[in-house]
Amino acid sequence: MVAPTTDETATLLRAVPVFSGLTEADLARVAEVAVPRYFEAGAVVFREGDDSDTCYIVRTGLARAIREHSDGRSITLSNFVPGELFGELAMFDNERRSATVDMLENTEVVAILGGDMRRLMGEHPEIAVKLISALAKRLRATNERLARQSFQTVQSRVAAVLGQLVLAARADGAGEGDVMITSTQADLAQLAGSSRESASRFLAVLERAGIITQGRGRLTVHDAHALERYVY
Amino acid sequence: MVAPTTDETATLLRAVPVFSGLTEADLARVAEVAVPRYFEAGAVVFREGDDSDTCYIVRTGLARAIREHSDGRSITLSNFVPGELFGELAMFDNERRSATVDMLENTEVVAILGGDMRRLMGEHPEIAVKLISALAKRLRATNERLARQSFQTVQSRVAAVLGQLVLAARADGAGEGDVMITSTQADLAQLAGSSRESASRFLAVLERAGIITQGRGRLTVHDAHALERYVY
DNA sequence: AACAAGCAGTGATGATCGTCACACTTGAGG
DNA sequence: CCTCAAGTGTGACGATCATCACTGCTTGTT
Repeated sequence: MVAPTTDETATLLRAVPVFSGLTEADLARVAEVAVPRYFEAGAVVFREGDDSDTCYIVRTGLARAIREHSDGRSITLSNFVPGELFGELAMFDNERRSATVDMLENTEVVAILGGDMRRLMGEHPEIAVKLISALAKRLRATNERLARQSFQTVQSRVAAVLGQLVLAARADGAGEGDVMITSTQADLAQLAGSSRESASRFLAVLERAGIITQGRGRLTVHDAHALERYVY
Repeated sequence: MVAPTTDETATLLRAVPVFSGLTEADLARVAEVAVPRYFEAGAVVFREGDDSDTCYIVRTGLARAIREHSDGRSITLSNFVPGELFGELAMFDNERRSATVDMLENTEVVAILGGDMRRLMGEHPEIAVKLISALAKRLRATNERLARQSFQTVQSRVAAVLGQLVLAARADGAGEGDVMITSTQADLAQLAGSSRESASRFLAVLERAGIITQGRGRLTVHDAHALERYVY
């Protein structure tokens, strides 16, 4: 891994929806205030309750936002793949960090200070509009999640999570056939808001039904369509 | 109830955070595209899955966003009091309505068409910034809610809901002493994501502890601080 | 090769909570 | 004033799930 040049950063930024409306020159200006940073797998970017307002864009790797409970349990709020932005909430409402973000893989990001971002938004209203779209999408997803957590059983939630992961993998270039997902059972359980054991039991059911094959730290979905039968 | 004049509408809009940065003249222009509408208690403004993109501002009364499950259960995502904006998500991501909004009381709103709102945002970037703040706040609240739904017991969630309602009432002018909340047990249960019966049982505990007094369709909180002891 | 650490499978158990059922109360409308 | 719908209180029951407590299986490290 090598620190990117400003040019490389600009190229990355072009792929980020929030900045997609900018001209080359404007993009270059954004790149100037964007600081490349690197985190090892497992590293914590910020913690719930911290008082910072930097936002981050994933370059490579995988980041994750979690909420932890005092008894040690935790749930995953969302994962962030390359091109996605996180940590922007604290920039607009002056509150502390509402979640902890850590890295699931070795991850390169670029960081943009809150002040810089706010200035950019003032100069380029189209950034604000894009940001609204991004927030609207997140809010929808979270409402969806909340409804699931309230109405559906663990089985159904695990199946739904698998379905989402398949969609994400497909959007990311995976083909129509089998889709490999690199998550442990514990990761899946956290996404589904359940315990590792419960998830494990249901995954065994799916495996016996021939819908998935499990491996250590990974899992292959053979029949994504069949998953829907378990979502109700 | 009388249809408001454009002038009255402008006065209302001034109190809405999203429009608070505008000049009198700009506010008047917004008021021109804002259509006053009236809904009876129980009326539905739009339903999950609808394909509309109008947004609404509450003038008087109380609106509520809910998600319904096929088996008849439902949860309340949020309530909207006078001055608050709802229905704006569909304006930015071209998706269908993600929730149903109905009226808990006879409610007056002003409606702004999606196209008008987008145009206004283009002309007045400060609206976009305010909107981002509003969305950020909602997203935070929803994440909070999701964490509660995952980690906490019904007791704890009901207590938390009561706490929130007390805060809202205080912010709305209620004094330091007893706070009256006009919700049925069923309403509270929905906010807490639980069944009416479970909520009822725990409210009885709170009543025996002297922390609240219940009445039909209303409830008085005597000791808001004591509620915290039940949130863990 | 031995070992530790992380991941996965699974039984037993008990707590929580939704559901059903029904009685009781209250208040608004005819 | 009577009715009826809406709101509330409570018991019984069962399903779901988290938790605990293991065992066994990989993988990579010393």
